[in-house]
Amino acid sequence: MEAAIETLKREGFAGASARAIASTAGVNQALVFYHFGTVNDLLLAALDATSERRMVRYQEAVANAAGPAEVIAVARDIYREDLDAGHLTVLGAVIAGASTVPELGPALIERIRPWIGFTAEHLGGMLGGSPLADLAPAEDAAFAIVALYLGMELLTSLDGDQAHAESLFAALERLSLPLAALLGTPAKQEGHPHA
Amino acid sequence: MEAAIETLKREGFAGASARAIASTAGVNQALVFYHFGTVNDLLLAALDATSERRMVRYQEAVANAAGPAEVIAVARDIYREDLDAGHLTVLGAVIAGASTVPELGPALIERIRPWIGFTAEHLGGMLGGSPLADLAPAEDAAFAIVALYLGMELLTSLDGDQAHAESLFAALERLSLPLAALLGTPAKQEGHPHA
DNA sequence: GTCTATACTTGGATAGAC
DNA sequence: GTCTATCCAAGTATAGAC
Repeated sequence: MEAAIETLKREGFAGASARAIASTAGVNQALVFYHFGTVNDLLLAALDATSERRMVRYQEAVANAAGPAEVIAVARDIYREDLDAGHLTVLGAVIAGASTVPELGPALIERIRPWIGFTAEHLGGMLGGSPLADLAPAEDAAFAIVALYLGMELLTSLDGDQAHAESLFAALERLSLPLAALLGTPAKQEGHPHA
Repeated sequence: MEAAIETLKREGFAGASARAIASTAGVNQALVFYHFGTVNDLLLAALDATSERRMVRYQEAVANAAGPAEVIAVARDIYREDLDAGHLTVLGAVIAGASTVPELGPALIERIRPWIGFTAEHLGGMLGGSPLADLAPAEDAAFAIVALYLGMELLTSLDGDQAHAESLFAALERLSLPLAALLGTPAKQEGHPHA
């Protein structure tokens, strides 16, 4: 599984053949099928492994962040970490691969769902009773954020250029202060307590 | 090229082989190589064709929209149109494919750049002298929007489920009113005219 | 320009020895 | 569990007839 991650990062989905992965691992190609049945299953197992590691990391990082400014800083740091660790690369590669191997689709949405859930949960906590909560449900915002992360990773992987992403995070940091003000003040709540 | 678009929409990148495309077109497989040299070049040509059509459509649609609310409505309508026309599908498929065929990467960024430029241009017009313009440059926002579109398309294509995207657009429409207020009122400009 | 035929390559997958 | 050997399918690409 480590070799699969390594190969996905280095060669992308197309390069992640049973032969290539086995060669990275220094073992024989047939072992892939002995242990995992198919290459796709190995790829999904590898994705699960890195996802789990990253989820733990995300949770501890977000737990220590209070308010939009810190959360955005955490998001940026973690995005960088993800790129280094190759987690986003692996995810992007497999999602990209899913467009070429449709069987992967359903397996992948199951693996992305927790990330949307995780994001929605923390957004929900932040938006709390703020006026934004009614306008923009946490689930929608979470979907958008996950889609944004994914789109950024794919665009960034096309050129090697990370300037766009960094510049975007810088802009978000600048936005975090007025945003904090907006969230901090529950603002003219007209007090209509709907369920 | 029509057959290539059709095949990409129906079968994804993996299914878009010279054989499959030729079969869709009702011609012989060898013609792909006679006319386009390689399959990738055909795919890029097809992408160019649909991109050009869509760009014309985007421009005329956005030209008639004034203010955030209308622009968001236009964005939603056009997103739906794109899904129908398959333009986003084709783009998503080829981008996904690029992760498996690295030679496509540079060719693709050249083809995406105009879309970021187009988006930035119109955002620039809208943000104008608003207080947001300093905090969030149009280029960053444009990059984010394009990434978001792409990510949405890829996530949506994993399941067949468009509910997320529709729900997100609905939320954005609700947000467009306060946003319009924010943009309309140049707001407490402390009047520090920096270059 | 379009076809048939075919060479070549790569990768998934299995059988069977060890 | 790991290896060698091998089969088979699918795809790119080219040669050459028409």
